[in-house]
Amino acid sequence: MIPKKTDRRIFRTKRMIMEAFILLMEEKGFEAITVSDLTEKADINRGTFYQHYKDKYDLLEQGEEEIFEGLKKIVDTFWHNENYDYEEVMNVDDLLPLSIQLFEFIGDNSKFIKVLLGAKGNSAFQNKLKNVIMDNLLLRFSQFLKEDHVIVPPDYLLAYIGSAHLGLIQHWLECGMDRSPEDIARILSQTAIFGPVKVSGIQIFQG
Amino acid sequence: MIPKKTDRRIFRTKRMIMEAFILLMEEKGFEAITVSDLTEKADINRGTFYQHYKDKYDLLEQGEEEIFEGLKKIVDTFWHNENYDYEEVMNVDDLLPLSIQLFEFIGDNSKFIKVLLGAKGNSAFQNKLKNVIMDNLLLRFSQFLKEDHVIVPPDYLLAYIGSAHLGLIQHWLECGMDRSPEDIARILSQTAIFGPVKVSGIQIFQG
DNA sequence: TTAAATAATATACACATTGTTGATTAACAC
DNA sequence: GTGTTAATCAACAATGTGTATATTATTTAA
Repeated sequence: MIPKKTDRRIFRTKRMIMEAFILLMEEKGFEAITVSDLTEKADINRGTFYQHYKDKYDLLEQGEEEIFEGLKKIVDTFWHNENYDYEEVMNVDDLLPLSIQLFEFIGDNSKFIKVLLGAKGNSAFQNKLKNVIMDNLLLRFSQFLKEDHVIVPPDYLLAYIGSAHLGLIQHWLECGMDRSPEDIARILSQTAIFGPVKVSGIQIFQG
Repeated sequence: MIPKKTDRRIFRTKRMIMEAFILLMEEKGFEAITVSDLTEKADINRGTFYQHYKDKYDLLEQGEEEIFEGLKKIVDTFWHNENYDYEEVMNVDDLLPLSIQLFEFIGDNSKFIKVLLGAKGNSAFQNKLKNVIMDNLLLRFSQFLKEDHVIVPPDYLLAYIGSAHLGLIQHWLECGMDRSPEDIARILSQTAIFGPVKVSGIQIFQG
């Protein structure tokens, strides 16, 4: 996907711009960042920025693209290697390896993803990520929906789960990744299966 | 909270600015909006804008404040009028009236909230709203947590539920509020109690 | 109805940032 | 080593910002 950039100067420049971008995102958030801010902090000429990016939005998009391509690659590889014959039922634990791989990738790119998902982040990125999650859930689970057992509308359920997953990732990054990818994956599957109330240990009358 | 603004001109100006703001949020998102855009679309002099707002961020904050004050008022009033003696257990359905009232308020202010929660929205607002939800959940449910029954870390569970609620509101607004506040409240409580998997009707092996 | 108060306007200002250009210098790949 | 090209520097018009002042129009309250 990334054409061979033989020239080291380009790597160096782009890396320095990205580092400045992450620092400035933490400081003031995307909106407040100016190209002058970026080139000043990256210690490069302002004109150089425009040789690589159309504007700051282009910079953001190129960074996002790398993340989504990385996620897609993991998902595709996983399902390509899976030969399960899912019919009427499936075992949720079979998906744990995929979840773990995805959280490892997120951890590897945590600096960039964290600022985009943070309070001063970019809601377009959050939306895209949520949509990616929802698309994958829909693709893998829609076949198991038994219409006569559905209690809540599927689109609302999808929005519920997708947002919950996104929120968990946000919290994990916000906490400095204080748990292992395995723990996070387990939390998600347990909550999905047993439900928020039960996993909380709360005793509640069900009306 | 809002001091008496006797002069009709101020009301008129502020209303026109807010209408322009909502339109421009849909068009280009908060970041791309300029004060010149706002005053042009609102058909007022640019200098007039600065008599009411420090800058576009101030405009956003004043709008947000009204929303959060409205939500807080509903919550406070509800608990002030409640005399339940919650001890070891509680009935989730008792909270439905509160949820319904909150969704009605959100519906009444849907134009403004929708653009802030949308794809071109403001992630700071989304974060604030999520935190309000989480604070209220924590305040009302932490007493029912039985430590030895907790399966997932409370902070992660809170992030999970808070994000899920936010996501459901986003989806509801995105769908043009195609369901009643009662429906939305019921979806939330059902999913919390039975869990995403069970309410979906999906048949799954629990590993 | 009128007079005082004040909101809104028109206009101008210095300043910052943008995106582009052309000429020059420096680093790179082969 | 040499040709290629990335990075620098300086200058440019264009756009938006935030402020100030004088003037006009609207509103409130007497």
